[in-house]
This record gives sequence, structure tokens and C-alpha cells, in this order.
Amino acid sequence: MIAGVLVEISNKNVDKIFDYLVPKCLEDKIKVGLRVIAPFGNMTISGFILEIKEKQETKYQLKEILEVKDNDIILTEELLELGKIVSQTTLSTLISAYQTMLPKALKAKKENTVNKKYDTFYKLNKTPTEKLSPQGEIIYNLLLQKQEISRKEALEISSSALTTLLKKEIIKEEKKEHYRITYQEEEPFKNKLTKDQENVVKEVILDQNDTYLLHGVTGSGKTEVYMELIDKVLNLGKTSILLVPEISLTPQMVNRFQKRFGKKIAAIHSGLSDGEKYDEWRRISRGEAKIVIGARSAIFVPLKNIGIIIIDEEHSDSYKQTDMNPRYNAKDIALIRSKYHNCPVILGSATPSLETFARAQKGVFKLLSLPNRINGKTLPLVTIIDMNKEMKKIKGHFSNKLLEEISKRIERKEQVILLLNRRGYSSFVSCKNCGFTFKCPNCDITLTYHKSSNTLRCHYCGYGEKNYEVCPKCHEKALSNLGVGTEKIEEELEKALPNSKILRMDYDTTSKKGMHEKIINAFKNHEYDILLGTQIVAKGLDFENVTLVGVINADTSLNIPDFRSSENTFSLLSQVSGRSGRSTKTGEVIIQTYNPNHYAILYTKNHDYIGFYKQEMMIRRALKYPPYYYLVNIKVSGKDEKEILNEALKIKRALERNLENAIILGPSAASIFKLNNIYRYNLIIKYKKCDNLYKTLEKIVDHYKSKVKIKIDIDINPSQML
DNA sequence: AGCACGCCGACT
DNA sequence: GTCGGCGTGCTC
Repeated sequence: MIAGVLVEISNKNVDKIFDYLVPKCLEDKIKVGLRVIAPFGNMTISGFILEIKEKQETKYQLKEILEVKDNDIILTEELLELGKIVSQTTLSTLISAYQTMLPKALKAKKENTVNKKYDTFYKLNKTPTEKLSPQGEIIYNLLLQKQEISRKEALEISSSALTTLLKKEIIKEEKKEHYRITYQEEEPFKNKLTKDQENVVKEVILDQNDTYLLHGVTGSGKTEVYMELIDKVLNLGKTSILLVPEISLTPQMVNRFQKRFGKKIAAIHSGLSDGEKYDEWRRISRGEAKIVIGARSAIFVPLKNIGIIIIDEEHSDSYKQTDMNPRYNAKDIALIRSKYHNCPVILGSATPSLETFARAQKGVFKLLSLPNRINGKTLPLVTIIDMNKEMKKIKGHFSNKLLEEISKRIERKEQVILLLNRRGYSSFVSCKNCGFTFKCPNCDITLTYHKSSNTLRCHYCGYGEKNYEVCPKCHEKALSNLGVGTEKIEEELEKALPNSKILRMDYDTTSKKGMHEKIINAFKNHEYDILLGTQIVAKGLDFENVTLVGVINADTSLNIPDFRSSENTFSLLSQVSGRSGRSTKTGEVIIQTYNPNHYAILYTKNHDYIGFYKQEMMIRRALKYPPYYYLVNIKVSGKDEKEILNEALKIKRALERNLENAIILGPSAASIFKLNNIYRYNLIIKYKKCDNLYKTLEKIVDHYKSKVKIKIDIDINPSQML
């Protein structure tokens, strides 16, 4: 017997099947989809069995498999096939595709650190021949009644008697695996659906492979629709996947699902430890969990018999993996898996991505609408404040109108959410005398000022240094902080409204485990009046008592050099506006901006998604951007600036030679040209239809796979161009 | 990934 | 003369 093994080394040069002899004693254990240990060169590695064959097809002197690591299949047939598609469509190694499908605990290096947890039990083994000690007698009698007792119970009686019984082999020890997370089973809680919601649920055909866009305004009750659909799927004996953007909306969402579905759910999010993730994965793999809620990578869970895949907030760019290979999009994976399982996909959003809405318009996706809020209220009234005019009247960052409205809410015992739109913009130090700014010595990045530690830090490589008193260039004492951070806004707000209780939520305050949920609960319980934060406050949160949402600066995300910046701004402003007036009280929104006539802001004011969509589509068509054109981003990077540029130019020429009907842009320096002492150039391919594309890209990847000094990263359909 | 092999510079 | 630099190639 011969086993074809894919080794767990993510390197293009070894990303192929290596054949091994299966020793007789392992023959009945060997199955496709299991992991094995085998000799490889002069090391011992772990790998996946991808094929089993009877005869050797190659001339190599084969080595023997040493060990089979698993009892249960790690990669199902479906996932093995899916991995091949992922690797081909993202131009990354097959092994990296398989590794992203699995919890970290199952990766070669993590093996020894993350373990299964066990509980110890005791059972009767044989009848005692001699008289037992009094304590031993108690344990023995208990076992006559109960079959088994836990270690904890036994220890409470007597630890020495326990040891004696074990030594005499009257009782035996057994271990049972236990999971680190437990879900409470509660009285199932179910809201009655509105007519609109009911109609939407009725329109979804469960045993057919269609993709639906559920376009529902904020507060229209999309979650309730998801739960109803999942319930139906459950009744058919099938399983469900629900993807959410990230932990920011996970706690409230998970709570609602847990209330209704109890132990049937498994939640995978970044707040879990590797061990907890591993446990959840096993519950899923064993069929114990039927509903999986998780972020991007949860699209790969080993559920069998999937009946529906739901992607909430489908416009979110978090569904695309951008930072490492494979650069996959969970939405694409959802469509592939739904085909395999012949089940529907639901893409839900109040502000669908242009790509998705365009497909719905074309009839490729079926459009479902929830045009009204569930509380019967209209969407909140949005007021735009022109900060160009306001500037002359005020000192800080708050217009008089916004401050006034905030204090009104506080008087009425209502709550306020404030968004500091800080994307691509944060507090930095600059010299007023000579204009000097501090830059990271490793990266081409302005250092960010951190008040609490009085340091300057690089947000990309982590470099840090103490803040300066005097400008290092002109030696004047003229350094000042520019830019706005949540800390600074908090200070300003405290001065303006000394009686308000302010809660700050941003990366710094939520990075600790469990903090996010704590903050949400504290605000929900009205321990605070104002929730001030970055993007994190914009999405999915549901607070009944919030009647005012303020956006301190709508502009920063508008100024990002990315063709999606208008779409992202419209989406962010609409989402955050949607946090206002979700219950019985009517909501209001105040947006401060220096671009009061920008269409992304005007359409937000009118809650006009279709209007925004139409205008943005015109621009995309004129500028040859998605959804009219597809994009590929090729990143060329390395330490030698000149060499990198040269290679990038070579690649450009190769693309021009091989691709017809494609527009090739660049090479252009990446927006962060130097990062960790690595220089980066980008090449962009724009195309509608391009036959040779994958072949050509493969050739490029192949050509550079053995070169150490130059790195090529290809991002197909990138979510951001930075 | 890790290691061996192989061909060019400054040193016990 | 050698020790060691890291470029290249190989691993069933």
C-alpha cells in the first residue's frame, strides 16, 4: 500500500504529493484526510494523506510512514476538493489552503501546546476480596449505585482511600474528554415575525442552490429572519453556517442565538483561545453542533449536510483575507459550498456591496427586501453640519448643535453614540517651528502619539520610543499633537459636559479578552450616557435607549486613496446612523463634515441606498472599476529598492505580452512604500474577460518561487488597494 | 522549512 | 592555504 502525502510545509517547492510506503501494521488505519508523521529529507514532518494506491508509480526509493496521528478524518472529501479550488483560484499553496480550514491546534507546530481536556472518572473493576476501610467502603457503595463517580466526588470522600482502591484494582480510572466552553440550555425564546419578515422567510427555497440578497434597512430585523430560516433548516435535519464580520457584533448576536438554539450552536471568534477553538471545531466535526456562528474562517467548518449559509453584513471587507495566503473571500467559498450541498446562500446588509447589488439587479442573485424598521418608526432624521462654517465659531471638534443635542439626551436620560471616524488618520506629533514629523525608522509611517504611556509608536511594526520635549531637528520647544484620537475627544467632551458619563470603546480598550462584552453590557445597563468609539461602535450594536448618534468627522474615510472610499463612507455612516432610535423612541443623527455636498454624505442623509448605488455605479463604469471590471493586485517586495522596481517592470512587460484585453497599471510604490525595511511596489490588472490570466499569473509565481530576495504576492479581487 | 553542496573573500 | 559567506537545489 502506498500513501500520497502532502507535507505540512508552506512552500511552493514542496507543495506536491510525496509517496510513502504504508507499513502492514498501519494499513487499516490509513485513510484519505488523516494526518501522518513521516520522514522527509533529514527531518520528520507531519502531512495529510491525499491519496491511497496499490502500486508505486514513480521510480523513487520510498520511505515508510511512521505514525498515523488521527482516529477521525480531519479533512472531509468536500474540504479536500474545496482546498484544491482555493489554492487554484488564489494562487497559493494547497497546504496553506488546508491549514486555513483547520484550527491552529491542528497545525504541526502547535501540536504539543494545545491539548484536549479530560475529566477523570472512576468505575468498578472487581469485587473486593478483603474488608475495605470505612472511607473505601463509602466510595465502593456509591459505585454500586451510580456506575461511575467523578474524581472531584471521590476526592471529597477521601483521597487516600481512592489511591488504595486504585492500587488494589477494585476500581479503575477512565478519562472523558470535555469541552472548554459550555452553552446553557434555556427556555427557547422566539419573537413573533412581522409580515415583512414572514414574507422574506417564505421566499427562500431551502432545497435549492440559489443566492439571495437580503436588503434590509437598519433595525428591520434581519437577525430574526436568519433565526427563522435556521430553525426551518434544523427541522429538516440539516446544519447552518452564519458568518458575522467580527467579534464586534458577536456577543449580542451569539446571545440571541444561544437563547433560541442553546447547545446546538458553536461560536468561533477571535476572542477564543486556541484550545477553545479546537474544542468548538471538534463539536462541529462530530456533528454535536448544528449551527456555526463565526467570522471569515468559519466558512470552512467541517459541517455535514449544510442546509443554509448566511453572511451577515455582507458588504464588510473582513470576509476577504488580505494579510496572508490564501487571499480568499468567504463569500466565494460560501457559493462553492452551497453548490456542493445544494442549499441557499443569504447575503444580508442594509448597504450591500456594489458587486452584490449589481448581481441582484441582473437577476443572478434573488433580491429580498425589508424596507421598514421593525418598531414601525421611520429611519432617524439626519442633520449635516458644515464644519467649514462652524470652524470660526468653535475651538474644539464639537459643533454647538451637536453639544446641545447631546446635553438634551442626557437630561432626558437617553443615551448617545459618538463615532470618531479615524480610519487612516490618527494622532501624531509635529514641530510647529520647522514642520518636522516623527517617522518610523523601519517603515515609511508617521509615528502615533500614545498619551497614556507618553510614547511614539509605529502602528505597523510596533517600533516605539519615548516622546520628545524638544524638536530633534530645530531644537525648539515647539512640538504639538495633531490629529484626533478617541482619548483627546474624550478629554474635550469631559470639559464641555462635565456631568456626563463617557465610555470609550476603541482598539486600546477592547483588546483585552472579554472587555468588549463588558463595555457593551455597561452601556446597555445605562452606567454611561455616551459611548465614544471608532468603527467598532458603528456595527450591529442594538441599544434601545440610544436616540442620538453623532459623527465627529465624516471625512477621513472619504480621503483614503482607494476606489471604494465613497462606498465605505456611505456604508459606515448609514450603519452608525442605524444605531439611533431602534426601539420606541425616535432617533436622530448629526454628521459633522468638511464635505457637506459630497454625494456619499447626501445620500446618507436621505437614507437613499439606491440613489447612492446609481451614482457610484456611474463612476465605477467611467473609471473601469468593479463591478464593471475585475482587479488583480500584484505586490512585489524585497530589501533592494532598485532590484524590486526592475523586477516589477519585468513582470509588467510579461503581463503585457501575455494578456490581451487587460489594462496593466503600475508599478507604483505601495501607499506604505517601506515597511519593516521591505520596499513594496504594486501592479494592477484590470480586465473584463481575460483568457490567459491564471496561466500567466501561475507562470509568474512559478518563476519567483525559488528566489529568496524578491517576494510576489497576488491578490485576486482585492478588497482594498492599499 | 531545513539542510547539504558549492563556489568566492579575509584570516588563525 | 582555510573558514565561512549565502545562492541553489532537494526532500517521496
